[in-house]
Amino acid sequence: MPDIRAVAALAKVSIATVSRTINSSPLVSERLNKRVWQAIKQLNYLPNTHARTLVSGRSRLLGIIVENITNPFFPELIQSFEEVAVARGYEILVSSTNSDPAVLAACARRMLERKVDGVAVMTFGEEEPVLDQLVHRGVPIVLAEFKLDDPKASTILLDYSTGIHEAVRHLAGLGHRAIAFLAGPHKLHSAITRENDFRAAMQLAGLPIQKKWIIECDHMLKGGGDGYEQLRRQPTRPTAIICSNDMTAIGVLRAAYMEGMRVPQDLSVIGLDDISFAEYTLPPLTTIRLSRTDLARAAFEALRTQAEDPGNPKMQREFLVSTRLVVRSSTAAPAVKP
Amino acid sequence: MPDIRAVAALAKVSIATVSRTINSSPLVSERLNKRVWQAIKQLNYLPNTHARTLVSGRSRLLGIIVENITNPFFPELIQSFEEVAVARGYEILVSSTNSDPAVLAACARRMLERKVDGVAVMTFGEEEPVLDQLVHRGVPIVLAEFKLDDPKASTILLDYSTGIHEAVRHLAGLGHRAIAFLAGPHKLHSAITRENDFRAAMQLAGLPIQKKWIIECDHMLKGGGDGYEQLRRQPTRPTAIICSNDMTAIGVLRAAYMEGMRVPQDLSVIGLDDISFAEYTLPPLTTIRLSRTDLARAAFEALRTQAEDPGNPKMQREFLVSTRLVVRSSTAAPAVKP
DNA sequence: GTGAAAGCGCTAACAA
DNA sequence: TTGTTAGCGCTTTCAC
Repeated sequence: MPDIRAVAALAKVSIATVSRTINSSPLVSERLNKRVWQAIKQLNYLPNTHARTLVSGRSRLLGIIVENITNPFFPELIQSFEEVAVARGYEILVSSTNSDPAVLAACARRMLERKVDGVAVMTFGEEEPVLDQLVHRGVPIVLAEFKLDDPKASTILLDYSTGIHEAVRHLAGLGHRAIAFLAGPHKLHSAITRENDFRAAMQLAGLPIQKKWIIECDHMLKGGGDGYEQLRRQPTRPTAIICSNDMTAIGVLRAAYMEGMRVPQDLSVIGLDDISFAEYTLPPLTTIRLSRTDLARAAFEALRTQAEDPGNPKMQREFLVSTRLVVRSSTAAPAVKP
Repeated sequence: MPDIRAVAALAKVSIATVSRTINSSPLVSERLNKRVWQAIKQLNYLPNTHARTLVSGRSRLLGIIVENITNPFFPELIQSFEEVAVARGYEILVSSTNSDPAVLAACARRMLERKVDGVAVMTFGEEEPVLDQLVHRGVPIVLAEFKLDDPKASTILLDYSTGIHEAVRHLAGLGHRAIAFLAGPHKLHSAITRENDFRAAMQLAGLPIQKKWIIECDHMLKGGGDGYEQLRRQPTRPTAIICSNDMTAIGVLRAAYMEGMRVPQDLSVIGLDDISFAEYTLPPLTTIRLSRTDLARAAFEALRTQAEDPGNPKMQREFLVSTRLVVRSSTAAPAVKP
C-alpha cells in the first residue's frame, strides 16, 4: 500500500508538496501539481484518513443518531444526509437508539472516540445523555425540536403546526367534527409538539376536543392497531383519526380493515411524515408531509458551518423545516348517520 | 481533552502501562490496573481511535454496502449487523448504492480510505467494481450469492429454493395452476436466482410455466404495480402471483385493489423477504421469509474471522442462509370459474 | 513555491 | 511486570 513518501519519491518532490497537492493548496506550482497527480494515479495512492485526522484534528466524519432505523422515515433521512455529506467530502456514522437512553449514551461515546466533527441527534427526545457528553467536549451538535443554550448546539424547529392545521381544516371541510388523535410516545418532543398542535388546530377550527380520543401510542405499526382498539371500545366513536406518524396510521388502516370498517367511507385516516409507503397503503394515505431532504440538509448545514467556521458570531443557529398536507384517498366526508 | 500521557501522569505509570490496561493486556498487575482505570475515570479519558488505527493497522471499522436503504429489508439488515458488530467492539460504515455501479465504486474507495477491516457487499449484483479495488488491496469482503476465488473473500449463499418450493406447493395445494412470477431486475444475482428457483419449483410441482407470466420488475413499490399492469393486459390471467420481493408484492396489492380485484378471493399474492410491513399490508401478506438477522450474523462472522484470524486455512468461507414460507392472508383457493 | 522537520496519540518491540 | 522508545502516515510551521 503506497504512502505519501512513495508518491513524493516517484514525483521527485517532498512529502510536503504531495500533502499540499492532495489538499488542493494554491501554493503548488502548476508543474509540480501535475507531476504529483500523475504519481498518485500511477501508484493508486489513497491518503490515510486516520493519519490526516490525527494531525489535523478533523476527521470529516459526521454522526447521525436516529430514533429507529426500522421506521422508513429514518432511512430516507439517512440517505439524504449521506448524499449531501458525501458530496461535501464527509463520511457518516449511523446509529439507531430505539429510544433507549443507554444505547444513545453508548452511541455518543463511540462517536466521540471516532472524533466526529459533529453529530445530528434525530431522536426527538431523551437527548440529555448525549448532550452532556458531546457538548461538554465541544463537539458541534444539531438537535430536532430541542434548544440548547450552547454555542456549539443548533436546533431544527419543525413546524408541524402548518400541516396539522391543514389536516384539521381538511377534515372539518369534509364535515367531520369527531376527530381523534393517536399521539406518539410522550417521551418524544415531537410527539408532544404534534399533540399540542392538534389541540390548537381543533380549537382554532371550533371543533370539540375529546380527551378520551387523544391516545398515546408508540409510533409503530402495532401501536396504531392498539390505539384503534381503544377507540373502538368507546361508546361514541370518531369519524376521523389523525395519527402522529404514518406508521401509526398504517396500523390503524389494518385494524379498521380487520374490523370491517371501510376507509374512507366509514372512517377517515390521516398520517404524518409521508414515508414512501404512504402512497401504497390501501387506500393511499392522506398525510402530512415532513420533508426528509429538507431536514437532512438543515442538519448537515448546521454541523458543517459549526465545524468549518467555529466561533462565527453571526452563524445561523436555528433552522426551520415545514410541513404540509398531501391529500390522497384515506379521507372523505363522514357517512350521514341514519 | 486528556490523552494517554495525562492518564499515565495521574496514575503515576508509563504510557505503555496505560496502553496495556485499556487493551486489557494480562501483563498488568492488579494494583496498577486499578490505579490506571481510576485515572481514566477521573479524567474521562477516551482513547483516540485514529491514533490506535494508525499504529496498529486495524481500524475496527466494518463497511456494509447495501443495494437500497429505502427498501425496509436493508435497514433491518443494517440494524442487525450493527448490533452484532458493536457488541464485538466494531463500528460500521453504511452506504447505499441504489444499484449504481459508479456509486458502489465510490463507496468502496471511501471505505478503503477509512481503512475498514472488512466490507459486507449486500448489493446482490454489480459487484465487480468493488471487487477489483477491495480484493486487490487485501481487504476481507463478504458477498451475497457471488463466489470469488480469493482467499480474502467469503460468500453467503441464500437458499431461496426451500421457501420458493414451499410457496409453489402451497399455491398448488390450494388449487392454483396459473401462477405468475414478478421477477427482480436481472442485473441482480438474487433476482436471477429467485426466478430460476421459481421455474424449478413449478416444474417439480408439475405446473405449467408461462413465459409471458414471468415479468421483470424493479423490486420497488411502483414496479409491482407496473408488473401487475402487464399481467392485466393479457388475454388469460394468472390466479396467483409470486413476487421476487415484498416491495413488489405490496405494489401488486395496491394495483389489484385499484382495479377492484379482491385479494385473496380473486387473486393470491406471495412476497419474499418478510419485511416488517408484510404483516401490515391489506390483507396481511403471505411471504417467504429471509432472515435479516441470520444474514447479518453470517456477514459479520465472515468478516471478523477474516480480519482477526487471517490466513487460517480451515476458516469457513461459505455460509448458508435459508428461507421459509410464512402463510398469512393474501393466499386462498382460486375462485371456481363459472 | 518548495522542503526539512516536528509531532498528532497511540502501540509494540525491546530493555530492564 | 513495567518503562523507554521508535515510528504509524500525515499536516503544518518555519526556513530557504
